[in-house]
Amino acid sequence: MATRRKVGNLLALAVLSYLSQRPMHPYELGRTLREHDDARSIKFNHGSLYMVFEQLTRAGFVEPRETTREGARPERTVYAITDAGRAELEDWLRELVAEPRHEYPQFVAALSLIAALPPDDVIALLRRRLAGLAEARAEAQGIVDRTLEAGVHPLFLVEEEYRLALLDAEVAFVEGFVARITDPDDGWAPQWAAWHEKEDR
Amino acid sequence: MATRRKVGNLLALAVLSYLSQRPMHPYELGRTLREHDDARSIKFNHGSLYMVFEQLTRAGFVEPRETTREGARPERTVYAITDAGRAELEDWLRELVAEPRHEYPQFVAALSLIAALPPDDVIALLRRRLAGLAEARAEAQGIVDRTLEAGVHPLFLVEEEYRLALLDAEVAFVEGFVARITDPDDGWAPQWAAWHEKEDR
DNA sequence: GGGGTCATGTAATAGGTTACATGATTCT
DNA sequence: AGAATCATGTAACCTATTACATGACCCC
Repeated sequence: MATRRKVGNLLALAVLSYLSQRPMHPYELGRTLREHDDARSIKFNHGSLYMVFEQLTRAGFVEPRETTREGARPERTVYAITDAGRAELEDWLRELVAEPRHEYPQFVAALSLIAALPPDDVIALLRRRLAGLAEARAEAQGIVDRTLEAGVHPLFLVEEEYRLALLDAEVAFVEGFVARITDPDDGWAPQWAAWHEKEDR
Repeated sequence: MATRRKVGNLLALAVLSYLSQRPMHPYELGRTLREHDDARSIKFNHGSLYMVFEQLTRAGFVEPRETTREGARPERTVYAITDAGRAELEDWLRELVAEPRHEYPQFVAALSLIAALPPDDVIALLRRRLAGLAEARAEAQGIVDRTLEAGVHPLFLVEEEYRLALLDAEVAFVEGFVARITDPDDGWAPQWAAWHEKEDR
């Protein structure tokens, strides 16, 4: 899985992508990344950045160009992408678009073990979740709106639109789940609660 | 983030959950986990399992009970959950259910950089993705159907139902995305392609 | 002019994955 | 009887995250 690609961290993908436009030094790249809100899509962490540059260098996908120094600031090493790096970027991106990967969201893990909690508690927790989802949705929507107003083409917002689509699907699912627990005719709550009383003894 | 909980790996959550039913030794727990298809919901990896037991022991959430040996097989150490472990299990599960977490799916990363590929290619790649999503959906549906037929209560399949809901949402999103690119009136393809010709020079 | 925060990077530590090891059982 | 697979665990290696360091600039 991580063995196929010489560098597996998705942050490296962003680095290759930015370097394909112009050479940069790591700190600058990190700043640009955050300014573009890309840190919402790709986990970014200052320390990891330097690691990724090192790995990419070892793999031959980028190479250090010049090392400058302004005044007494630490040295900045500027890196440029190589031909191999461009090839890797393209190949990797294509794969990520074309092939869905099995992933492990935290909520899936929680759901797989949720029977361990009593049903009444679960209902309350799910309602809290719905509130949190509404917040996340509003935040994403706000980013979309503001960015569009600034005149950016919607193509550069598809990832945020995708997130919105998933959030909406999750809201619908959670609402349906609550309904199946609480249905007055054949809801799951009674049987579920019964299991618990047995276990807790 | 991983600093709040003394043990952050979700595999530890599954371990606590299983041990709350009866003491087990790591290998047995791993086997049980895989038999229950829980490895679809929580990343499982033989090597990590022993690490997690060690971490849980250090944190005081589990404790070694007995070390037995059958014939000349390696020793097996049986672990039991502690009271602190039960508390952690419950608190953690509640948190995971109630609070949505910002995550970083690979496809989001790809979408955020997708403008780097030419639009015609993207359309073809997205169609390939749709095929892959259909496969994943069929697999999940198959698991649901077979498990229900075996008489298991649907509560123990919610995580798979959730996955199905997300897969459906993703399919709808990707179809919509393809449509927005290819729309004969005001599709994005022409402008997108134009950027590319400029860049590739 | 002292206290934050920016700019830039290195080092220490912890976490996770892969590879290795080895006797037992089962299959052919 | 040799090959494959199961059972069980340890060790080596990479990756990633946190903490540390240090001069410059800006604010009040």
